[in-house]
Amino acid sequence: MSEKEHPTKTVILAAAATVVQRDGVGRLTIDAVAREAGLSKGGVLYHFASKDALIAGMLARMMSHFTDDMARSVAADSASPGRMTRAYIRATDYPDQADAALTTGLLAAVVNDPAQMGEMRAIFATWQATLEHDGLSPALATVIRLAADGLWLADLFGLAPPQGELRAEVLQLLLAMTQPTGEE
Amino acid sequence: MSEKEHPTKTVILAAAATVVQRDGVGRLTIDAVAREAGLSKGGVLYHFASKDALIAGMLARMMSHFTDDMARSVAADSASPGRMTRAYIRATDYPDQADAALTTGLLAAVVNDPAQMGEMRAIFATWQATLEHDGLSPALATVIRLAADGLWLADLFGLAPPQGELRAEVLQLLLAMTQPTGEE
DNA sequence: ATCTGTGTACCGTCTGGACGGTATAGTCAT
DNA sequence: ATGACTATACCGTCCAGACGGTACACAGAT
Repeated sequence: MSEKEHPTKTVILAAAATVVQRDGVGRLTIDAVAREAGLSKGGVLYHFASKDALIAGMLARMMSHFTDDMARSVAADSASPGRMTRAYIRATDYPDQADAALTTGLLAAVVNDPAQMGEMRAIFATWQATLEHDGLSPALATVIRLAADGLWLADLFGLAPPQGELRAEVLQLLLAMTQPTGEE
Repeated sequence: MSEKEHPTKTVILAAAATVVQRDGVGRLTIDAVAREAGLSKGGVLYHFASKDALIAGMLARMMSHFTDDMARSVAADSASPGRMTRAYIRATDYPDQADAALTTGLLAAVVNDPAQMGEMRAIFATWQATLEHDGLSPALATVIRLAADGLWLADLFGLAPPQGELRAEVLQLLLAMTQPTGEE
């Protein structure tokens, strides 16, 4: 999946994420990304022919990170029912802002290139379908999925994200909910 | 709370929500809002001195709608433990796009005026604190809150939002989780 | 009744700046 | 001599906000 990308492209993508995180999506301009990456505007456009292409790159990067995380978590979890659901919980958990920057691609797409949302929606639909057939009841799996998404949202926007002790308890509870014997 | 606002202001705010919903946040311009509201640009600026003021208005409107919903739900629920949590679940549930338009204020703020996010964060922190003292364990209350937020997010962006039967089951499960005897 | 003034609610135009994108000439390492 | 850029200049478009003006309702004075 992670086919050794051109190193400069990686730098540019990281710079774009930083700009969004620090200055807001509204300030995501090619100029700003170029400054942040230490390149000229022409340099950025050399690697990404347009702003939309840049956003597509951000989205692709975000997706591959997420699926890598999923794959790693799935591999480390042998119990069959709820395996995918647990992996989903772990993959969406980005307590530190640095990693959260990766998810800024979604925001950028929503604002600058809504057309790319179609792809995103399709991917979410796939995950949803996967979790519905993970050995748990579809409703329970969906509740867990939505809670994981909610945590991710809270982190991204800083909307009262649970931290420290409470966060640990929340994650633990979510994981416990994937066990057939629902005990706390 | 709802101090009879100037009717034209209401029209403008509704128009702004429509524009965001239909064309995307990136297309939220004073011109577009003016056209949608059947006014001139100057007319819009007469009522909202700046774009930021417009967004503040959208945010205020969204907040008052939400708190009204909360209050109504709380009043109709006599059982004391989990009362707030249940009200929160019901208040965030906007299956139809029309009402979802109200929440576009948040998006607009994120993109155009991140400074206004501070207020938003404070409000979320208050809700979070309220739910933590609703008679449920803080972790459980938080999980439910996050799931409700996640559902709202899924609706807003169209990210595999559960619908029909599954949605009803999800909502029922969330409400059931607020009952002391955790049975399904 | 009429004149004069005042406040409200707009309309239409304009300006200045930001931004995406293009073009071009040149640099430097391999 | 090709790839990976830098630097500068420029074009067209979009947009926020400022501004001058218009229409109308109402008030008080005469």
